Amino acid sequence: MTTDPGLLDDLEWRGLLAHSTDLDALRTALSEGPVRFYVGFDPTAPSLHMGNLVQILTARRLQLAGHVPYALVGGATGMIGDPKDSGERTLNTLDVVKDWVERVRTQIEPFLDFDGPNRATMVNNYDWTASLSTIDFLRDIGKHFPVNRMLARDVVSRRLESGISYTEFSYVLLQSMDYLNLHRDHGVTLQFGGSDQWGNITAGVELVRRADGGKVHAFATPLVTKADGTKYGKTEGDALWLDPDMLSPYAFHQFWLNAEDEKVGELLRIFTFLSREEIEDLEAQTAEKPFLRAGQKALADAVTTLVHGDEETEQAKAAAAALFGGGGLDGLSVPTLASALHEAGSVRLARSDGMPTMVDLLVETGLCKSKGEARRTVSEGGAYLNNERVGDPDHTPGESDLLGGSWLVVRRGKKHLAGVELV
RNA sequence: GGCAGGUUGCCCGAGCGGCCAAUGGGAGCGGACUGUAAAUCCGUCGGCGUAUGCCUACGCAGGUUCGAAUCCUGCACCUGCCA
Repeated sequence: MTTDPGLLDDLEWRGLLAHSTDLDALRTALSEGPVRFYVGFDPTAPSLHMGNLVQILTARRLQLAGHVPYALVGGATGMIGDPKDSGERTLNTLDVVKDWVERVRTQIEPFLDFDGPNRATMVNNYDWTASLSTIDFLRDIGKHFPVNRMLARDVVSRRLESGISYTEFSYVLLQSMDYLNLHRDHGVTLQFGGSDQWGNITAGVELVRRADGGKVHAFATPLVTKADGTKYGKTEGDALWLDPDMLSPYAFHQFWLNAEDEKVGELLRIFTFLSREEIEDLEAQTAEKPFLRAGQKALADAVTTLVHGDEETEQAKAAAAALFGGGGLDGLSVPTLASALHEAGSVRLARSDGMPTMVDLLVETGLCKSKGEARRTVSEGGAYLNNERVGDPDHTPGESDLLGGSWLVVRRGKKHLAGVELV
């Protein structure tokens, strides 16, 4: 198996190396043959999200370059929870963690190749942690962790005021132990993760050195933020989930389509496998004719295809074209309209219940959470029926408003659309 | 175990007996401007809905009072100092 000598330069160009141990040493190791590497995912939710996608795609890049992935799901670390600035986490039950581990596992698998000479392996740190005795843990692992150094770590020191449990304080030992175990049992010599994990990652590197005298490598990918520097991955008050049941492929596609001009290049480099030439060309197009949004479109199509596949991407595109296209709703055929609305999200209402009011429509479609919010939306001028602004909260559509005899297009603001089918 | 301080809406943070659904900031949402962008400006921001109404809410449970986020008691959790 030969490895791609351009890998590290490519990662660097894509901006994926936010922190690293000795890069020259890593470069040498990568050039000498396949390197076994690992990246971990803790089950903190039923689905992975945009931030995790950076790691998944980076793992794929390494595998495509000939290296050997070990994808770790944190069945054990997920039971503990790593310290975060916002405060102590609520512990999840074993059943919940086990369920989420399985979900996370199945989300990762499609991105990696489990056949061939550099096939990927899935591991779960619960397997080597659950049976470990406390005595062994404290003697073999704990002995290598000076508490004064642990207290000095950023995440910990920031939590000293507000408080941190021994449980979360100890998290770093578990994650470090993962690296040690994978190094011992599988010859893993590289770990990477998000930059928020850098402290945990370097602790693992150090544990391997202290415990076994091994010299291993690590790097961290950058935290992806919005143009103003604030945290990303949030859309409509929720995370950008990869699970289609938690965020529809249409909404996922829309998220990327709405990327800020300033960020398009960065996002293309991190989240797509487009070549350097293709990306630089798209960046140039975005700079020259930003209103065409060539970069955003390529980005949305590429990422949605990676996560949800060609078919879902085509449907999301078609729905967006139908609903946001300049043609107007009248020009759409009923099947096109119906499938577009289905993609964007739609509900069925029974004619026998009578014609719903504008407020009812906003609530029934989920565009507004309550009738109060719906009334507010109407009074703010943000309610539209079939692309016509509606100013009366009690406005009731007539038979002639039904597109194709049964459809209504309800819109809140500029971007939030849903369909209603009267049956 | 003792002493002191803290626990407010999505987040941060005022309020310290009635004028409190609760100042302010952030996030979110809507509008204007645009390109389904950014920035900016304006508005909005518990629920029912239109009644100078009701319900829910200021850690939890009680109490005092005509009336409590505000006072008292107990409990839980957090922080600091002492043991």
